[in-house]
Amino acid sequence: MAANGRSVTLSDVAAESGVSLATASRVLNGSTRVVREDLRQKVLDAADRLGYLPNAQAQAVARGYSDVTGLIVRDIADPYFSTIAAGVANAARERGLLTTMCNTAGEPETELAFIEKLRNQRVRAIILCGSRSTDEDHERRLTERLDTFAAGGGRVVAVSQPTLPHDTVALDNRGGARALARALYELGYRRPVILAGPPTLLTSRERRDGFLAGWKSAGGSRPRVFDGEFSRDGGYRLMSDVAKDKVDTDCVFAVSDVMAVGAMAACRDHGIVVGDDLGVAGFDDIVTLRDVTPALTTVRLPLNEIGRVALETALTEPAEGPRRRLFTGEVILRESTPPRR
Amino acid sequence: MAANGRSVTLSDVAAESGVSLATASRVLNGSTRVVREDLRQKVLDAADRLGYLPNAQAQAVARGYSDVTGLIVRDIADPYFSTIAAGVANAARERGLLTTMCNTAGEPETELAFIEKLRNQRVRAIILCGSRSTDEDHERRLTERLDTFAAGGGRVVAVSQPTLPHDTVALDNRGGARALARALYELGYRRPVILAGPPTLLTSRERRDGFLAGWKSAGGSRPRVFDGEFSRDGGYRLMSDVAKDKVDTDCVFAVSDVMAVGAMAACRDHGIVVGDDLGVAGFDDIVTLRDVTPALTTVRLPLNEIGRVALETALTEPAEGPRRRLFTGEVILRESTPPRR
DNA sequence: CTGAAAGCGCTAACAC
DNA sequence: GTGTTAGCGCTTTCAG
Repeated sequence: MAANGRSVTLSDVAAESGVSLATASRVLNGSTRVVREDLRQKVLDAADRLGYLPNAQAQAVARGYSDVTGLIVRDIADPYFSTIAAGVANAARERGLLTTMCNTAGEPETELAFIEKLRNQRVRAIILCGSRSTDEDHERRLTERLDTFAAGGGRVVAVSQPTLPHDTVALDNRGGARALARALYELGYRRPVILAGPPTLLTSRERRDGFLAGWKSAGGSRPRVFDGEFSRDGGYRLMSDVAKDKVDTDCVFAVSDVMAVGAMAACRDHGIVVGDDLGVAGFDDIVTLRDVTPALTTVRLPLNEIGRVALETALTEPAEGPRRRLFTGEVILRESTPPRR
Repeated sequence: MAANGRSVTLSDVAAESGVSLATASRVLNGSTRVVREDLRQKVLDAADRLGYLPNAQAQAVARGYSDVTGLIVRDIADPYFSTIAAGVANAARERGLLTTMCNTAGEPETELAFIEKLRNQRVRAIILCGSRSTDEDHERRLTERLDTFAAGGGRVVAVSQPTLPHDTVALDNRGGARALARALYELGYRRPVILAGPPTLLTSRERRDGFLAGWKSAGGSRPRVFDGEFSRDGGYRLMSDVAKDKVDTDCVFAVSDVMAVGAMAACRDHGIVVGDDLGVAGFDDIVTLRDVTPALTTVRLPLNEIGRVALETALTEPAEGPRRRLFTGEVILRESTPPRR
């Protein structure tokens, strides 16, 4: 059982079972070639006795491809990403792939560095999960690296906006926000305020713009928009500002559930009763946040499924041009936005 | 720029720059040997011109070790695990390591299979994150595989109970629960009920037992224990049972925040006002759950830090015997358990 | 069906 | 300093 440091190699198995390296390789690692039954057994026995375990790295070098796929996310601790990651990881496991997780912490440089690393590893595919930005320079450099990776035979799938020339699992942020706006209008709300993330973040922009468009089409007048951080604390701060400035509003749309929860906390701290005094809505329908009170109105995105589809897309044959798969959101009305009389 | 499929290799760079393979290797991949400046430049230029990127797999084969580490968790979508994972991933990145994420979905067989896969990959270390269980058979097989991995020079760190003969980042579940019990007693609660996970789950058991011990030492009479699933829905169902059975209680300790949130939802559905009618406490202090209302009393565990320390431990020189690092929890009293008059 | 041998891309002695 | 060469562990022609 490999008591010493050096681990058991294929030659060890070949020697032990008295066959050639080639034969041992054929029986142990699914080759199409058929090996006579008795030799086959011998090899299997020897492998078992010695505790042989193939060296995946060496196999990858020899074969020219690996069974690893890379997943790049901004923050795995954020439920949005961790839910998608779960979808990716489970789908990968079912297909016998390993998933390398890269946490960029939102730093563009780190993102680029990770792509490089994954390229080093010769991963089969890279799943890039996270909003595209309006930073043209970064997007260009990103595209460059991804292209090189793809040119080398790697597959790329983006989960976000279809701005990259690669397969994309796109989320209909705009449409979801538009529907939400109309639903709120129908409920009787008339003076909404939008709590958005930084304008450079495409996801936030799309949701904001979708809401504006929906609101307009419903007949409302243009809502005020507050820009801040795309996080719980960002939502808290923006809502505090709204409260302190005594902004005249009857409902708040935070562009993510996480921000919405921050906003609700700010409401509590300012004596505003969510539901009664003010409607609050979010986006994503994060599972862990379904139990906040009052229950949050939101737009549901099938995040787990999205992760799974991203991985599956990465594994299917590359198409002529980039593929686009669109996931639309479903408006979920809950107690945080009761009908307004 | 590697327009064709085959990617640029070190020999290509050597040829292009007119030096030997060895020299190219020396300048491109941090060797201690020094190369004359002009050659150095030539190689660097050629590498850049060709778009050379070292093949990490080949390097790993030649060097005998890789820059990858494996992280095994039960469910990356669970905030408990994703927070630890973030700590691991960030620490790994800072050290130039890649993290392979393995999601077991709670299946023991899958866990074993992943260890095998990570061994295949010759990862430097395996971080096993998740409660040990009382399933002796599984624990034995697990130990066996981990031992083999360690015997081959791999490092193992467990984040959980120190039941494995490897380095362990242990969490003081018992102590935290004990302190929580005493704190609740001090607040005036007298008839607690425990909502626990399956008895086979060590984490749940320790928290339950710790609470029982703390309660006893405080002078209370033995609380009733309800066993169920270690999840949000498990908490919901157990609390529903408690409500339906009209169990005589003034506070509930759910062995995790996630379960506690489920329990709070059940309370709402049964017209029980958390705080006023019933105290509720959890464990973990999950960040995303800090904004539930009423704010949840809990025991804070520095999950992100725990992940970071686990990775760092994996990277330090192996010690003579297994190391133990203990993280204690801090009782955080919030509105879900107001003082009982 | 089997085995010898030539790679895969890279590192590390070892000589010069 | 630099180059030659023998590996690392495995796959896959190519003869037989």
